[in-house]
Amino acid sequence: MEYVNYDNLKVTAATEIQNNLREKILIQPRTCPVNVIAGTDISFNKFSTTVYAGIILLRFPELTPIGYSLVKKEVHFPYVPGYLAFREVPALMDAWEQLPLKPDLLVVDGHGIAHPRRMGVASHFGVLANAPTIGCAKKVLCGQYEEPAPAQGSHSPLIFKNEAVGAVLRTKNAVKSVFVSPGHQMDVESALDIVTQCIGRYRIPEPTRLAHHLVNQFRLGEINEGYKDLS
DNA sequence: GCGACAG
DNA sequence: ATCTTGTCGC
Repeated sequence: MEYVNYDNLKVTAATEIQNNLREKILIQPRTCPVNVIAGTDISFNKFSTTVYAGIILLRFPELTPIGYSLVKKEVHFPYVPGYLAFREVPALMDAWEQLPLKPDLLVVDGHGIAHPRRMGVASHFGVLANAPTIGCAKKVLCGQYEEPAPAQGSHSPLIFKNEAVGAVLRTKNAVKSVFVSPGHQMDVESALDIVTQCIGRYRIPEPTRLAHHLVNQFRLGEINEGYKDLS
């Protein structure tokens, strides 16, 4: 597929890209060891076309930060449910290319295959970066599920069109669940296992939570663009 | 037509 | 997503 800039795409063209990229998604048990895991997120000011993207690297399973990559970019593709990748992936790819070392796996904010066309932002990024990814979202996009039991660690399958596309996970006692789904080079069971191991003290698993904090600091001018080594 | 709708 | 105010609980 030839290079296309997402900024001037119409939704119908974006759908076509998703339908093409979908064939490249690999759903399989994760086999490679995970020593370094990453969290990704985007921050922006309402009504602004500037997005602040970040990828934070954490040692696994300790979850201690070892570095981060920050990039600022202009985006013009609007937010349309089901097309989040067209706003986030370009900036994330820049942040990815800036990393001096690549993580073994990334936890992306948003869904993976738990998507109307099985091409959520985590799958989209995973295919383009050719890296294992997991989608971790705070809200459902599509599919049916039973609410997991109130106890931390409880989970239930997320079903879409008669297929288990992800899992609903209770990360802490009596808090709202999060939605986990494979992005690329991953399956539901592996994704659930990894995210469960990423639970720290808060509702949002550490990779995503720290990435969110990072890009927010970046947007507010508290830290600068570029790669920073923390090890 | 109606309801749902990641960030 | 971001912004804001208020409340609950350790």
